[in-house]
Amino acid sequence: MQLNDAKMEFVQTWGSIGSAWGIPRSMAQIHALLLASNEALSTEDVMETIKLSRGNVNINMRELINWRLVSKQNKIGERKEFFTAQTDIMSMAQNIVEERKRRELQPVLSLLSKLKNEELEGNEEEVAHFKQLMQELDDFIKQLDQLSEIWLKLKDNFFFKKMIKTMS
Amino acid sequence: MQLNDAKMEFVQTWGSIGSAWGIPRSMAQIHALLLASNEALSTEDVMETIKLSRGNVNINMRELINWRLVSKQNKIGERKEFFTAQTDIMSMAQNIVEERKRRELQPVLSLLSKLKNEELEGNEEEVAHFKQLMQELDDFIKQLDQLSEIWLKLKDNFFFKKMIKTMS
DNA sequence: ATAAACTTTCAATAAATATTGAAAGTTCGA
DNA sequence: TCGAACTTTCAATATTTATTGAAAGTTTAT
Repeated sequence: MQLNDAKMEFVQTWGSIGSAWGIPRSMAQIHALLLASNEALSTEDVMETIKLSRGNVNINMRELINWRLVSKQNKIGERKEFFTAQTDIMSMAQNIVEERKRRELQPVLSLLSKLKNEELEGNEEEVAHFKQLMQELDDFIKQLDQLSEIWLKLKDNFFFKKMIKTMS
Repeated sequence: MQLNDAKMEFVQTWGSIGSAWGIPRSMAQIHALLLASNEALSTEDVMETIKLSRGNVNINMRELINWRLVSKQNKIGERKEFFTAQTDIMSMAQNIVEERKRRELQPVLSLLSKLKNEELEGNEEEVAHFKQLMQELDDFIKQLDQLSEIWLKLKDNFFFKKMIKTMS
């Protein structure tokens, strides 16, 4: 099999996965292409390889930079900008987690804290049930946070890793 | 504040969150409404409360049942079907994780195992880089799996929980 | 100051996805 | 067996979201 075919297949798959998780398909595809590439690529390289328009590549590249998944590079003697993906997969995943926490956990948190402090009028049992739901969601989110810290430790602390293994 | 207003706000927020994570808005809304409700609701209850068509509610309800987030209930003396959401948030989250693992991890895994065994033709360095990426992704997915097991333990093993806390 | 090389923007358009609702299907009691 | 009560289906439609590409903007070298 040709390396390039393999790359393209990877790009496509990564694209659908991203799409299923609410990440724009082109953004995921561009990311995949950069991940799979040995060296930095220019906007035009990307345009040609995955057949996307200039604007599309530009906008999604910027978004990838926002997510800290990609960074700009300059090649000496070249005016164009080149881009590379963060190579370490674990840090990459960490960045994705952080970004989504920031974007989507925040609205839930503010809703929860707002509703937890509200005096709710209505049938007593129903109110109790609703309040309990809010409490459980709050606990849940705290646990998620805890889990993401454990993950960090798992990532770079060998001792911790072994300890976990022992307990499994 | 009226309980019902609080419920509706929760329904809306849950809907957008779902949407951001690739879960159809109506599906997430229906789920939220059931979560927030003291008792089982009928298709028509849902239709009226969140203003959705019969077909929409029917299809998304079925999907929620597939995901094991909702179950059918029969009330004696009533012909209609009623629905309730799984009440325990942790188990709910577990089900969502399982479902998504099943749906979206599978394609990556098969791609990886396919590409790992391929003999790739192309520039030696580039091939090496690509192969390394595949390996790293594979490791990463294994670690994700490990993490989801840790979570299970975290969920119902008090001793484990304390241990983790000590180590933090 | 000019022009070439490159990047960014955004209104228009396309594509993907969700939703509707009427009609067909099912179930159940009499 | 019939019909009322309810559920399911799916082609048509609406909505949302992604993408395009031409034009405007920026940077740099001379």
